[in-house]
Amino acid sequence: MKEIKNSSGAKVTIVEVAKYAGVVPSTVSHVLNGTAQITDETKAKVLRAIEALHYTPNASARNLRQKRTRLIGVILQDISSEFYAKCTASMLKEAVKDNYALMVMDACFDNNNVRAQVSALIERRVEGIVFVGGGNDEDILQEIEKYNIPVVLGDRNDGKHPCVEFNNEETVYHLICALYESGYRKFAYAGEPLDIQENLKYRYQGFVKGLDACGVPERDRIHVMTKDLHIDKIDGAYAAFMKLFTDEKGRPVPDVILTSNDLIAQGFVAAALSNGIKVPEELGIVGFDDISISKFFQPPLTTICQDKDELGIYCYRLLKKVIEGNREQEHVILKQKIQNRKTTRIPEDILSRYIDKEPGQKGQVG
Amino acid sequence: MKEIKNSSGAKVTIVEVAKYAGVVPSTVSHVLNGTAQITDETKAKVLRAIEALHYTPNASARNLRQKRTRLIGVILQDISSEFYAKCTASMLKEAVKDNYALMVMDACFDNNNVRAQVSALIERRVEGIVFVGGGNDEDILQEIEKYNIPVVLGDRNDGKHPCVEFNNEETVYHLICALYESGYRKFAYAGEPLDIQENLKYRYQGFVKGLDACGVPERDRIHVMTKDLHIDKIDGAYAAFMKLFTDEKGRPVPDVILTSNDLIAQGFVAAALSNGIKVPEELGIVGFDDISISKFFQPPLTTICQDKDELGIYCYRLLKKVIEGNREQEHVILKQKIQNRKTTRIPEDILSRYIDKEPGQKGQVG
DNA sequence: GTGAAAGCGCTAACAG
DNA sequence: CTGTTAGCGCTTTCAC
Repeated sequence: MKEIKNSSGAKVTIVEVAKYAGVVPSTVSHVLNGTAQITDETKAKVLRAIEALHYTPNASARNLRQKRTRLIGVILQDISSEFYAKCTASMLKEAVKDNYALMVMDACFDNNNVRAQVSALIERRVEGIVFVGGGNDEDILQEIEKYNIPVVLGDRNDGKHPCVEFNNEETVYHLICALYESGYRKFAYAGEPLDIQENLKYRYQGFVKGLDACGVPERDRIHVMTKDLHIDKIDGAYAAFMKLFTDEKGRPVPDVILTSNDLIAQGFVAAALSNGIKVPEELGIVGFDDISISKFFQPPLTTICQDKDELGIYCYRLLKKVIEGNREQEHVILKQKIQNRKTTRIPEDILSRYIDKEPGQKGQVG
Repeated sequence: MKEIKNSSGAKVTIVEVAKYAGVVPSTVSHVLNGTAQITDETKAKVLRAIEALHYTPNASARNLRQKRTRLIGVILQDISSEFYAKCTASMLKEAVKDNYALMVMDACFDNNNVRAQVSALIERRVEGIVFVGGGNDEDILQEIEKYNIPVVLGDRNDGKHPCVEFNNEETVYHLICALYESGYRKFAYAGEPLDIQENLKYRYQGFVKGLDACGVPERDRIHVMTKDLHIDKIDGAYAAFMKLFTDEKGRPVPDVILTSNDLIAQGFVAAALSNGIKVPEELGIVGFDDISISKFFQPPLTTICQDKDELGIYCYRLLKKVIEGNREQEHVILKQKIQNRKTTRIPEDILSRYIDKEPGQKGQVG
């Protein structure tokens, strides 16, 4: 850092403040930290000196001495997507209340980045790390164990760390049942490769479990997991749709497609419509996330809503709890909600049979 | 921070590493920093010790000593919106290449937050601060001057700091001309209050300048700047549309509405369509930003495209340059591009007369 | 209530 | 090429 100086060019540390105020450095420290009772008079002198000299404490020095940084690391997969962005926003808002700062890092779905980012965070002595999304990184998480740094997992669950997750499997299971009962018979699942995100596995499990429960034969199950749907989601989906889901006549093969992401769903819808396939009459499409434009999309997108703010808030609070010594394993489950809109035809009464009517309900499992 | 210890419970500093390796601390420091020539043999010993003890250097101690933090502060207005999120993503990606870390703060369009965030950044001795968006904060920027901390402004220009901005006024001016020539006669501008963001002023200036140039009379100019369009943009816009822009019969008053944001535009489009107003036949609507779903919106949204990645990259690079000593005032202008889609009717040949055909061209002004 | 002094972990001179 | 030493700015005993 450029050395911080006051207008007259002298560097200003706690020592100069003390001199200026006619006290000793530790007194300044005490008024700064409220760590001893100081006369109002002395306090005033010190405050005046701080003001006059534009003194700002040096966090590095303080951290070094106190062995605390009030820094929390956040590693997420793609900050440019609304899901992570909103989650980040709410963590930032929450952390500032406790005077914690966040160091946010974007892994871009690449665990090599994560490795480097974790090192950087440890060097800076973060007091804890939140991972939002991701997967396939047992080695990294294990490495962090060695440093005794608290970890919280968001939107995933490895069975080993405190975490905040959504009830993916259950929701998708219910959705499949509702779709089946609404008359859908041929089901497709479309998304990124499952190993990119831990939660994708649970969603897919719900998909399969639902189909099994409804007795859907293997020949009426399609699943597409491809990197094409990972990068450039909406464009990639638009481009890939016809090849993946229509027959030689350009007619849709499945009755309904479940996607792992609203953008993919929207790409599919746009591609279907522009190829003369009617949505939802000829093909149902379901998104995931319920990002803010999905309800204004034409037709409004049927999708699974996850509360991104809540995710962020709970991740932060849980980590804070762990940092502050509550080391018991904790597990927060946030409920998703099916937004039954116009890219599918599911009668409300059928849906309501499967869906818990309370939105945003939380479960706590010790 | 929790003190970092190795598995056997001893804290591990450079001193333990040195002992373990049978060298002296400064040697370890040298191999760590490449600041002296060390025998391969010694180096190997040190590296082995580091590995064995899980040593991670303490950034606070290093920062304190070196008077450098390799930390850059970023203050932006709303990280949950795609514009800022993408910009942040590209800054993060760029900074990591130079081994800088970013401390990102979300001001939520509130300068009181900015004040607190600036203090926090200064305490942590960031080497520079990027402000993306915002305005009305001369006092804050001036305060930062006192601390001698480099500042770069993104998507705005106060005439005093190095900055990266878009050619807002010019683009909007050209757009108005093209709209007029395409037959539009009654113009509306809709957005947040101008003082929330510096760039809004330039856009509005372009709006007025264009109308003046085309000889549009005052009675055919509508402008709505309201906080209603600021919070909950898309929902707020949807809710407010009929009241703001239609007459007692529910018919649109303006021929075309320019908005300050794609979400507002999409809210308007959705509201218009659901009230039986045809877009673009009866009403043209133009967005701003060209967020990723806008081209898949129905009808695809005519909007002004700003390259958010470039904004982030240039902000970071410019700040880096200033940090590294190049203190000359620099000013990067990024060109916007009009995406002529289906919520307006502008013949391509008319548009092309006004628009520089090279997209993403950069201007550098000394 | 206030002051003196030690030391957090590291780096940078400088001497050897 | 390696070792000794001082000190970055702050907090925190511990005396007074």
